[in-house]
Amino acid sequence: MVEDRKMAVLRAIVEDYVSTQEPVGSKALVERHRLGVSPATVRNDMAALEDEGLIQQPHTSAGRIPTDKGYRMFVDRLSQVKPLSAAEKRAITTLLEGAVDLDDVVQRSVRLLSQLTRQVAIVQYPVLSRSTVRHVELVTLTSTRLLLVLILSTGRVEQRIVELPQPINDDAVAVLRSRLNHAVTGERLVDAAESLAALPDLFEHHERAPVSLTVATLVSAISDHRSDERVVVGGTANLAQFGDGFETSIRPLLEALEEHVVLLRLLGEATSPSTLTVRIGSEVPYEGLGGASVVATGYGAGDEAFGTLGVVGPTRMDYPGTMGSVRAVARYLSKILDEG
Amino acid sequence: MVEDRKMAVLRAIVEDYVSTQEPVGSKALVERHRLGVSPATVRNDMAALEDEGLIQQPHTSAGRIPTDKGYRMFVDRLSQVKPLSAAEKRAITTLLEGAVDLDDVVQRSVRLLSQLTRQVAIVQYPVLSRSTVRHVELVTLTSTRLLLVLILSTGRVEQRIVELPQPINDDAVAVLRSRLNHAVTGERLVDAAESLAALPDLFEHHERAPVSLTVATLVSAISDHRSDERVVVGGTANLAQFGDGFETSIRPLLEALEEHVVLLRLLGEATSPSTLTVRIGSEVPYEGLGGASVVATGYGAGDEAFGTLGVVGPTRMDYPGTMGSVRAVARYLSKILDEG
DNA sequence: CATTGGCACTCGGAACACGCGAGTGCCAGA
DNA sequence: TCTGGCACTCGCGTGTTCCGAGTGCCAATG
Repeated sequence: MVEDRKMAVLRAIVEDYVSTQEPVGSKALVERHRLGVSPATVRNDMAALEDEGLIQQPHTSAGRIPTDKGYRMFVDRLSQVKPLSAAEKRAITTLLEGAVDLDDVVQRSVRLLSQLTRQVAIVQYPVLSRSTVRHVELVTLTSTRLLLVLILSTGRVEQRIVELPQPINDDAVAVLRSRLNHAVTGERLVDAAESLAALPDLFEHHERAPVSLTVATLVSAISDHRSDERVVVGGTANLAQFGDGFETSIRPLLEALEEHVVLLRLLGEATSPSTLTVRIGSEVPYEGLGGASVVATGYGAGDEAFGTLGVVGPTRMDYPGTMGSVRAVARYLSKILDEG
Repeated sequence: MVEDRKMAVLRAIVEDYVSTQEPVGSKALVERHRLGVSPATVRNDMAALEDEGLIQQPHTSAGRIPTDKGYRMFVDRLSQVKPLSAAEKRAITTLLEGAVDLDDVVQRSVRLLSQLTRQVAIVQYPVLSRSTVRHVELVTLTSTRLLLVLILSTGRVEQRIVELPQPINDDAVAVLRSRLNHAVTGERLVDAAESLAALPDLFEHHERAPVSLTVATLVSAISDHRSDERVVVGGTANLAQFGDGFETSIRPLLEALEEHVVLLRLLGEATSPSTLTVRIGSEVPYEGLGGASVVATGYGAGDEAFGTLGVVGPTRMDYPGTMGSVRAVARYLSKILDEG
């Protein structure tokens, strides 16, 4: 089939261009790949591919390079996710298992992902809407100041100072502490706020002021936490791949990488762990990132996402390999978090 | 005095070169600065300055640029720290006062510093050896598992799980909690470990196992915390200033910026808040950062440093302005932390 | 009708030459 | 000690040439 050969040519062009970073011509193509046809034939196919908008020439009398649409075709139909080597898998497990706490896990994941892909890696902190409250602690600092500490099942800790309008004694604090814990311990964050709503009613009228205040603070800590969408970036030195001018492509990228809001948008809305999102060039939902692609996926237990992670790299990236690495890191990270 | 004029010429060269980023010649110099002498005279002075190794020509028939030694002279003797404008001061206070917790304070400081200096900013998290223990909390999770929460005066919280060899009842936990707090509340971290050493002796022999275990965990949490030298980096987009090739200067910089150990070395050992360290070009204690300078200072209460912060930029930076910004941010940060 | 070899054509980029001008060093004179 | 003058030096931008990779088209072929 002639259609089949055309696709083989496209695949060859993508692979060659990705590895050499130079426009690829018909002659070089038949030499490096065993296509079994002559350069002239390949030229005809290339002309057809160009008509379809899958490849283009940077200028006349140069070889062809894939367009975004060409990469899209390649990713969708011409390639498959490349599994990692045994050595890489071993590296992942040993590295991730050495982590001591949540921060460390995230940190190591970023480093790992950037090293595996040789690209800029982005990992979102686990979003904790699914996690549960492990404990609430109240500490009397002074008679009108309480320290509220919220401890979550994922191991994160949130703390707030509560300034009271009037002094409170230790017994009252003890009662409040116990009722707070009774209300929310074991609850999922999403439900905890509800459970707290009725709590002030359990108290005498004159005691309600400090109670309401504390409850309000706790609720705000919980909701802050739910929307705490921190991300960590690593491997920025790999931006070197964007060989062209600094101002034109690297500066906006560095700027974007410091804007966590932008990064979250890049990673996409809580992707399910089972799907791998690839956005190529102009498909990336952020102007100023022309020439960049994003490969992202979710991680988490089962079908529910804790968060997302991925990499940003030039459109001319090794998609099969990158996709393999992203998927692998997401899986191992899910496993670690599930156990932890 | 002819020496005075030579120094004036050096100052003028540094200032011009910093603002234009181009080698500065004798003619341009007398035009832009009112030196009151002719270009020829300036040329003689320049020749002398070059003999002394303070300036150099990139190539014959080009203007002069300062050497590292020249910048050093400029910083030490020809310039003074530039105070911030009222608007900048206002920006600092409003921005920093909006912070909600420690993470946020550090985050905002980095952003602030990079915006003020238009350079890469680095802020070390407060090192807590100076800080004191505000409270220790013990929470019974199960009869053989305790959650230990350590709350510090700087607002950081450390937590550990303690697995006990045998069950413990709530009364015993209460006693332990109270004794732990009695021993360490208000203590500085450096001293807390000592104070804990004698604690198991207060208990009956058969109770000592859980006590020792808890104490050991607490001590490890404290010492972990003391060595927790996290740093945060911001404003990497300002690397654009290093105009020359990516591979030659920006890549090693980006790599260094991800190596927190290197950064800590760059910032220098816990500088006192009252001194401002400037390392210029080859003085920077890290190879591969040729062409970079570091301006750093400590922050903290009184003379005792909580940590350090600073910026990294090209040797051709505006030293007076940068020094002013670094010093100002350090002061405001100290104030915020002192109050909090 | 798909494939192939041949051939003229295009054009980007490396190599080279050239001239301008900024900047210097030196020297003699004030 | 400072200044004006003057010859000299290069770096850099511009213009020109030339080479070769790569193309498109066409006629020939199985």
